[in-house]
Amino acid sequence: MPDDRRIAHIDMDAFFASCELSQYPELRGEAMVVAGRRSDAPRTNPDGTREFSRLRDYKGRGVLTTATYEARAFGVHSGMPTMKAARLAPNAVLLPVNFELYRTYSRLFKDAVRSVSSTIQDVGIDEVYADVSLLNGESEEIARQLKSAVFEATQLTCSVGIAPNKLLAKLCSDMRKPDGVTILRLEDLQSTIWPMAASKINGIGPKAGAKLGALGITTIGEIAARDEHWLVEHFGSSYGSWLHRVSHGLDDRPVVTHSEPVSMSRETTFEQDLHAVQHRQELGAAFTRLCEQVALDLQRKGYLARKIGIKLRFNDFKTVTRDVTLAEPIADAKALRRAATQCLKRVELLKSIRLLGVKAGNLQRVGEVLDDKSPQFTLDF
DNA sequence: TCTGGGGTCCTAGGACCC
DNA sequence: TCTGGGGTCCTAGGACCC
Repeated sequence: MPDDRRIAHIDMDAFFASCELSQYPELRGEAMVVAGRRSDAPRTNPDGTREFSRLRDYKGRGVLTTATYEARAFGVHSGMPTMKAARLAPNAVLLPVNFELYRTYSRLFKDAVRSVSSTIQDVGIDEVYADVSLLNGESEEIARQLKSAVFEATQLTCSVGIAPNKLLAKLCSDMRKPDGVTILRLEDLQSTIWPMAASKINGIGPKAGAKLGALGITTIGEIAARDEHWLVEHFGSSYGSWLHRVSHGLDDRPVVTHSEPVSMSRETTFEQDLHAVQHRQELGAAFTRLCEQVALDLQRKGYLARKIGIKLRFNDFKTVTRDVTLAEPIADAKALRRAATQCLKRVELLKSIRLLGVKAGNLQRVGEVLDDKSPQFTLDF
């Protein structure tokens, strides 16, 4: 892969929180978090003013979806248990998630990026990669174009990184948040990338980060200082040589403009843990509902599934999965529940259940159910 | 104060076939 | 009759990402 490529990574700033601020402008400048349920929605008074829930009023087992920069100043961040955040920032405003709103803004954002460069790859709801190799002009100018197109369409800010590949572009977009632009050339690798924490790299999570730390490695440069053999010895041939490559800023993954879904799932964490015997009714009802939701998702998007699976998380947080591959693909709620029940029978239900999930995999598009191996008129002599 | 929900990809063992 | 290697499919679990 030639390294005269130019890849942009565009990342919306505090996306969910920013979408909410566009709905509730009076909250601008206040500490605010998104989490919680519909019951946490703001109430409108007769005089038109609004009353908001506060973090201190929250009771439940959720985690923060996002937090404004003002709330982050109290030490709260997305992924933190909401009850813990409530102790750190009790007066922060609490809003429930509103995915419909975020999807609307997401479409506007992506269309705006597409108006600058048509080669874009979705990475979740609030970020995209764009291949801008073929665009004319300096990278700085392209970054400005992307940002102003996004702002015009959404009134929201984003941060942009432009680099020779996706790995580096992603690292760049994070360097000057919010509302930042960072351009990186390969020769800036040692000065800019090597001092960064290893965990900044996409693919080095908590486990790998801790293992690196135990080996005395905390920065990307310290990974790069080891030779490949050493990394392979400690992390296996695949992950070890991947670590070697990324620490040297190498990444030849293309910008993928289209992909088919691999699975669709629904899961729910109960308000209280449920026991298979004492709470049989509630569990059965939840199970049916999850199957119906997955079936509806399949049907709305036009897919059939040949693999059906379940997921259980017990009160001790241990998680088990079971799945079954069917002879014929399905999208019907009843058939789905039958298959999921088969899976459920293979799990010992002694502990209370915290989470229940249903998943459909091995997907194929409706109408593309071509039987490539059915009538076999093979004659053996 | 325990730890959401929706995904993707990888590994590893066993079955089965050639 | 024994041995072996490769390929594919299935299942379970886990790491990681947004």
